[in-house]
Amino acid sequence: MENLKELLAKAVIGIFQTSFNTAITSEQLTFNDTPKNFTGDLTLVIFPLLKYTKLNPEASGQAIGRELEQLDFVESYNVVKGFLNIVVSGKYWIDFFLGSYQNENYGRPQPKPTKVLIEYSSPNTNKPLHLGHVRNNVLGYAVSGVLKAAGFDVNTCNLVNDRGIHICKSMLAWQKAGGQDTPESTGLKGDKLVGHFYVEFEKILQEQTKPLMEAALEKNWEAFSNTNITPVETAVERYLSADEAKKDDLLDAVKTLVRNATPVMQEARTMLQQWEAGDEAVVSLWKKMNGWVYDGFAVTYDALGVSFDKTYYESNTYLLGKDIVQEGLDKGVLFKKEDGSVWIDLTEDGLDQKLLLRSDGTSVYITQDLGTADLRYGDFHMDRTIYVVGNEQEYHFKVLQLILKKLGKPYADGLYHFSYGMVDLPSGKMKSREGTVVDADDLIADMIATAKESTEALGKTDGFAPEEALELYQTLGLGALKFYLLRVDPKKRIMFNPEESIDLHGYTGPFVQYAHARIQSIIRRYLKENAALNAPEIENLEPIEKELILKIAQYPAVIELAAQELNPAKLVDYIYELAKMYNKFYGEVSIFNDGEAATQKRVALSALTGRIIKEGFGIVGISVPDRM
RNA sequence: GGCUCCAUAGUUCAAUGGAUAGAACGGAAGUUUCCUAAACUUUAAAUACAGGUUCGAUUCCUGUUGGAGCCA
Repeated sequence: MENLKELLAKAVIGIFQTSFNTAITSEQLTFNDTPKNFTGDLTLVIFPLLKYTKLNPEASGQAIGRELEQLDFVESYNVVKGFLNIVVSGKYWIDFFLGSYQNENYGRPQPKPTKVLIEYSSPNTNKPLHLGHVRNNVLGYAVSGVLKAAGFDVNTCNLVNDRGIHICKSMLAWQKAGGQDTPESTGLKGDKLVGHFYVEFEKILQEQTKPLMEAALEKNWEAFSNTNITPVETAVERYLSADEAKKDDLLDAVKTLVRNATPVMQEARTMLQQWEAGDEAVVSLWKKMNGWVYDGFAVTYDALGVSFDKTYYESNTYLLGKDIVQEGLDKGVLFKKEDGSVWIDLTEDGLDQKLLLRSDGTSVYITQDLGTADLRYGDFHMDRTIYVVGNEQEYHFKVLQLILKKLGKPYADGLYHFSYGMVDLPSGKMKSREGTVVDADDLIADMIATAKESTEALGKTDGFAPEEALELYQTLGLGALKFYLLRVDPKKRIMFNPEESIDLHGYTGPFVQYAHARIQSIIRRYLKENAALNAPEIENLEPIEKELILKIAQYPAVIELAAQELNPAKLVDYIYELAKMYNKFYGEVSIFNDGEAATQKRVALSALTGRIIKEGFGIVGISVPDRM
């Protein structure tokens, strides 16, 4: 069935043709949902059309309304200022409902030919996942779900940062601690164990930095006998001679150099070189420790319910991109400086010059990303690539896309940085050094524990089998967490208040889950006395029933909108509103005590609402229970 | 220093340039012989400041103030 707005738009275009002798397009028509305190189902905004009607707003609205009223699905109209409120006939809504109820694909648009690749998650293997990753994963999953629901051909991938100096730090600290600890021997989850040694490395580094720092500030260069002291010396001189205002920054610069001069950092760098040279012992330790991390990540991913069609590893991709740099040099897009380093000049685009290859021929981060982009295009031939990455990397992606464009890559225009905001805590930003990071596993466990506590306090699971109860607590805990993260516009930074996130009342996942459980309860009761849910015969609609149908009717447009704006919050918010409307309906009418016809109608309304809640939440990765 | 983003009830979030700025939590007052009260109903409470564009601005433009991020 054609949707109502299209139907009305067609009619209004016809009216302008015949009454005003003007050709207008549907883009010029603005239809809004009529606000509560006015009479109507849909509102046409008249103001933009005044130049064609050559009448005042009131008269224009009346003129269009009079014609619309002739249509069989329009019951009446009223004009308030420049707004034409249209009341659609009850019969239209009854037919609409029956059609949707019997259409198993209600809300699922036609497949679209566009191929989309979404990269998300992309963790480092030296640290366990934290709240920031949780937002990334939940958003990545939800965005891919929304695009799939809108009919796109979607694949997902993960790019694991499994190499580099940071991994060597964990490996080194593990060796220094005796090289015996394993997840089994310590009872720690693999990623936690490796993360622990990363922290241990930092401790050693700090211990070694402190005396060296003092030596540097006293210009005692003997302590730096085994390194090149010139940079440190320069930095110290600049620090000592600077004005007060700049001292802090310059001291940080000194500290960075001193940290790099410590023996333990030198060891880590040596280890990285050995890894790059394929040293057997180093590579095998690297494989072992990364294996632990992957086992640990798998547990967290599983709890979050996310998965990927393909996983890429930086250890396989970090050397890529150099060919592309050569290609760029040949095409004259890139240039070489005297020291042999390769650059791109982006000053025309309002940016500066960016380094792509160092003078020693090694890559920088963006070089790898160029290579990876090429690799993926070969694998997927996608029209669009969506990178789900935090907004602190906006500059990076701007540069990446510009370079690919200048290189004439066919996929450059399809790159999109899905840039989401940081997660703040009431205490401020999460900082690993200050220990204010919220661990993903702890967070999930807390949510489930709180769900359990509240549920048991209400006695809701009294008759449940233990495993059924456990499943419910997980459904509720994760539902609350995901809803909390998804209800906000992804572009905005989010304030994660632990107490609020765990709330099960109001604008939350469990609120919606509760509505779904009530619906299932209704259906269970109905099926005790009836063989199946049949299409009802509907004579008339109560106002609240019509309101619910109006809400249901918005579903397909919401899916399209959420996909178009890449904003799962639009869908999540809609499903909440639908559940809220259902609760109101549930409170206002009696489903089983108003006669057979009313029961059939209201059970059918409940069932369709339930289907949409389940499907809509499923799209963004939130499951709903049948009982709670 | 340069660039980018943000500012809405006490708090956390909404609002394709459209009507009397919506929710939720928290506050106040109610609803249970009947389908699940994790619910429902009523109520008080907000567009940082100053200009401009427009029939109409929370939304667009300029400046101010305050906050965040990136680049060196």
